[in-house]
Amino acid sequence: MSSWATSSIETPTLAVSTVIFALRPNGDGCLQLATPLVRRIRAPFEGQWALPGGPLNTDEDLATSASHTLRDTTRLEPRYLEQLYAFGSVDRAGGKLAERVVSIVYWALVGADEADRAIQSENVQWFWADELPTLAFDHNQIIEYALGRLRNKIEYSRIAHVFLSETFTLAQLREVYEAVLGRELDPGNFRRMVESTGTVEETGERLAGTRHRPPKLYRATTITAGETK
Amino acid sequence: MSSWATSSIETPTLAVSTVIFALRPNGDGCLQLATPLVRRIRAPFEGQWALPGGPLNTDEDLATSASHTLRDTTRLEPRYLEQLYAFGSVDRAGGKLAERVVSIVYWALVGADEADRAIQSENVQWFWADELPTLAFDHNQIIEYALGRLRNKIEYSRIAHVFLSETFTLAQLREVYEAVLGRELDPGNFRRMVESTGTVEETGERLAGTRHRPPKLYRATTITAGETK
DNA sequence: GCAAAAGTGTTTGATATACACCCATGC
DNA sequence: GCATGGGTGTATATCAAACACTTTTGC
Repeated sequence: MSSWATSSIETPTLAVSTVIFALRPNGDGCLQLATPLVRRIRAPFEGQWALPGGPLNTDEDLATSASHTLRDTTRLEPRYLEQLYAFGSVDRAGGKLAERVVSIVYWALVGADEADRAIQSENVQWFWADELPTLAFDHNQIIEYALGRLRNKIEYSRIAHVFLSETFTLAQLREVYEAVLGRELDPGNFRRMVESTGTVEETGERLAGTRHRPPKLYRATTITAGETK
Repeated sequence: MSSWATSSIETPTLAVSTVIFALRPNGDGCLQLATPLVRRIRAPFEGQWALPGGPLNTDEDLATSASHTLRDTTRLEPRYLEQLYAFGSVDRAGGKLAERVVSIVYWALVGADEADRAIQSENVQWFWADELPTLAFDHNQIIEYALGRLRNKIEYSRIAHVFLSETFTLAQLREVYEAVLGRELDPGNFRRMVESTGTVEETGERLAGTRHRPPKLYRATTITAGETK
């Protein structure tokens, strides 16, 4: 029988970490997926980069904790936040001597425009998501897993626009898809795909100042109940 | 800054629960999804039915704990086991006085043939997954969520055959799909679908004893690396 | 022969892709 | 005018669903 016993003694420590993604312009002027990491200031893995996170407070919901982590690390608000997975192997904390930690990991998206406002410091820096150094704990695998989830989810949900500001052109939206998926998309087919899903609507305005035909501006349609996923 | 501090005091209790699914013949002779629940023998929710589970031992991996829960509850081995979600709302344990519990929930599938061997008792019973009473905590929502995951996953993965014994006919496999999805499938199209995915292979034998043309027996093909999902 | 399910073939419609082409603006 | 991306149209391939039809067994 399951015992379900005797108060909270001897249960592993519970932490919440967050994989944060933003799109930032790289050297070529293209957008590229970036993620902020923090440098560990204590053992184990002292000095190495790791996911932002911390222990779960007793009075905080899981998502709230992830959200606070995000704000504490980057001063940004998440535009999208979703639970990724709970990682809890006995040996993931490194040495056998180390305390057992179970991490519930969230992943978050922040706007490209806001990401510039994010703080950077000696101990907080942005890395390109596909060019990471060796990180503390199992954090390399966790970010890989989060990347997979993002790439999968962008194909069937309406999360892409959270990288953009309130109004955007279809070319900008396409650039987001291309940066996340890592391949080029046909502009014509992309337009049809987006229009058929009904996730965007025209604002009636156009973007001026380009050196070609001015593109229409769109906004995301408001989500109809039960369609967060 | 994230503090990541000071040992394991004041972190919520961590529990692992498991949603167990099996297919069992109902009154009409059709297969139907069933799940075993345990009766709570202490407050909160004393006397109500709940998911099997228990606190996480310090020396146990998460999936191992789920597996042990399953064996302790039903004496069955899981044919399939996957993490579902971590539930951790501050108020999910009922009263404000209750201790904070974060549950990492797994879902598991067991074979239809084995499910009969599962124990039942005063405090452990099987319920039809779509006719549950009001359960303890947020366990009704959790099972709903697990059902959605199962129904979604059966469409794009090869988990269906775990409900069956080693060899099976395509009609039996189709019956599994129909029971899980809750709708009838075209036998011809189903055959083509299964054959095109390459998840089954012929054994060369046929099932005798039916009162019609004897159907071929199949077995599941062995999984090629990296395709658990 | 007849019933019943196994198994095959064909048609149709929806959807994704490739790609040709026209449109509207800045220069 | 011309370059450049915005935006539209169209042909093709792929795949899922519907359904007619043939096959093989028990009775």
